[in-house]
Amino acid sequence: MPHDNRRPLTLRDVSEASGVSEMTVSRVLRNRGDVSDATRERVLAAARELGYVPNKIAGALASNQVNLVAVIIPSLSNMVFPEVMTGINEVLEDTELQPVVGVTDYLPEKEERVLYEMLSWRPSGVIIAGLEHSDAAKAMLESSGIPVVEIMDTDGKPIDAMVGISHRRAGAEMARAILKQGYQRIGFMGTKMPLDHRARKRFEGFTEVLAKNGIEIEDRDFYSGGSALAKGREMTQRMLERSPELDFLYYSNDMIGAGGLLYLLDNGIDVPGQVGLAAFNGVELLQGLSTQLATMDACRREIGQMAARIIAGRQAREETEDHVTLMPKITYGDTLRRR
Amino acid sequence: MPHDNRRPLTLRDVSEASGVSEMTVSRVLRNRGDVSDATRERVLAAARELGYVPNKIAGALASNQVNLVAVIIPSLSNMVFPEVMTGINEVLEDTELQPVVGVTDYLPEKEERVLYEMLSWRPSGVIIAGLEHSDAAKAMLESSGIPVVEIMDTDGKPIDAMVGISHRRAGAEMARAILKQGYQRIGFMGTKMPLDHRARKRFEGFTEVLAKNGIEIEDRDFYSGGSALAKGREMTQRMLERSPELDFLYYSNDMIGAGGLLYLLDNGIDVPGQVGLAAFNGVELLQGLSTQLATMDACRREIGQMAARIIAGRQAREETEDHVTLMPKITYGDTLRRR
DNA sequence: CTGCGCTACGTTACCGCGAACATCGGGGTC
DNA sequence: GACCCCGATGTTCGCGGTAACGTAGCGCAG
Repeated sequence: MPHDNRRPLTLRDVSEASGVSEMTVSRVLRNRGDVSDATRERVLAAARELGYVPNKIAGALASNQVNLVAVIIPSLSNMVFPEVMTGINEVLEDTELQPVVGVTDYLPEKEERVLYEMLSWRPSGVIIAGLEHSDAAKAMLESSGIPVVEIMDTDGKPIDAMVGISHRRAGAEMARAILKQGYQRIGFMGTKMPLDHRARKRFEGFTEVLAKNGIEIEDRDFYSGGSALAKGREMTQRMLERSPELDFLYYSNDMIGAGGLLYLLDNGIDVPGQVGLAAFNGVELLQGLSTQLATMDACRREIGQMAARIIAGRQAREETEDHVTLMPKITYGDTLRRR
Repeated sequence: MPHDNRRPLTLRDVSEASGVSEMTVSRVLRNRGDVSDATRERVLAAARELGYVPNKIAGALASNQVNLVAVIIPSLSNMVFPEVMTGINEVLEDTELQPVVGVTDYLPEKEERVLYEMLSWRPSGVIIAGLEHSDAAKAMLESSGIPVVEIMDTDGKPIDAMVGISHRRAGAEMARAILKQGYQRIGFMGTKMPLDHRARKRFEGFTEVLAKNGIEIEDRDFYSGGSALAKGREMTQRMLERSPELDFLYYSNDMIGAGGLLYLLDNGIDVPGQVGLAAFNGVELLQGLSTQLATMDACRREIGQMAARIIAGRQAREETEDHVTLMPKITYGDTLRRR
């Protein structure tokens, strides 16, 4: 019977109930060391009977081992990080490790707080989005002695390991593809970027290539907050009213891009004849639209998987490649006219 | 200088560096008890200098207090739970408590595993989606002695506290609204439901009201996996080809509903004249569509907030209302014709 | 000067578990 | 039969903190 005294259950209770030492109970519950089948059964029965749940806090302290992996990401609300999480989960599923998520809202000071909090639980590894962190955060990570994988972005120097894509290159490639199709008068829409370094780098890569070809972005607009789809609509409408000469719109993410696309379709504007569109991310969600937006896959799930694999590998003292740059491919869809 | 010996830092290192006892360091770092400003400064300086991060494992063991709240949800990938998380975060932000997320993929056995894992860290509270759990899971929760808030659904008896809406009622209300508008030949599309109890309850509430009015669902279809938007498209197309007499389609969630809506619009079908549509959830994302889908808000953020408030309240030994049923409202949008 | 109370700090005893080592008993080897 | 070995189990100790309590030093009233 799940006893109900105020005193919490411990190994000792199970050991007394089953007539063996605490150590043996510990061994049974962790499947470690030699225990005869007979006693194993007795112990398991007693534990089940009592409703005993081991205390990992004590266990972690004694063994100096914590099966937690801290995952620190900016947001859960924009589809991209949940997909990274999925990748991480898939890999950690097969190990003893468990992910623990912390959210920073793109705020460096919050990242610092969350990181401090996480590190104080002495996790077996840290997976953290981005290469840009406050000095204090970097110092913590460096001196923690814990494996650290920085994900999403590889335009920079990691503290330890990194897995991601080059956003600069992603922006550049998209620019090349657009130019190759003959578009020349280009507008840009995206989030307010001071804190979204990856969006910024894409933008930089994008404009650099344009510049090399003697082209400048003719109009731009930035948003923050709200439903991205709706913002994409509004911004696109405003931009085209303001700059009707544009023949291409580049969006910093798929959701606002989709908003723009829907606006254009609703208003009978010829896509990609009159105006071409491209965005970034490759969110699966949009596959339900009748017109497929040109975009570029961010390899989110693979990134999660590889990062988790690196942590798991370190755990097992295996050598793993620890600077991985994935190569995203452009999906032309229906909004980036081919020659 | 952040020392780099292999030996990890402890309170002792900080105490030696600052010339006070470990206890005083502990007090400083936790802002507890009397410490003079002078020594506080010295200690903080030393801690910063060394890059010391407290070990919560040891702290938790000694104090029998863990500032973690376990949040157990079925999925991160469908917008609804991230929004619940947002609500939880907003409230816990102002407390010492920290959410830790576990994902069950709608699998009871995985829920059990995740719960066991979580409870073994002795969190200060558990927020868990749904009222349906395995017997073992219920037993664990009951005997844990930890505050438990079951969220999303209130059609049933909670273990401890609960916050949510009545999905049965939500389905029923939508059925009434649809009938009131004169629709009569109704099709239903949703996920395969054996494990999504809330979708099931909505469906039950829905069909019950129809039955009372002598109406039966004329066609139905279920999907699993894949992009919901795309599935909504495909299923809608198939269903209308199969059952062209239908004048209303009820979807178990907004994403497939939106897929259906887009299909109808693309094919020039008059919405809501020829076919009306309604779904469930009120996902903000869809506000960018040119035609607004009729839906019903699931009060996700409030649910998160209230659940977190209950846990925080228990922590502070306050009395809080602990059986809360929120009342979702129908948004008619443009797809549910008014009289 | 004594004694009281207060503040600022130190001491001690755990918290629940696991690593490392000790022990015990029985079967095989020669 | 002496010896060894090995699988199964127990003992000891300490992980890094914190609660609870103890105490030194000071100011101040009488």
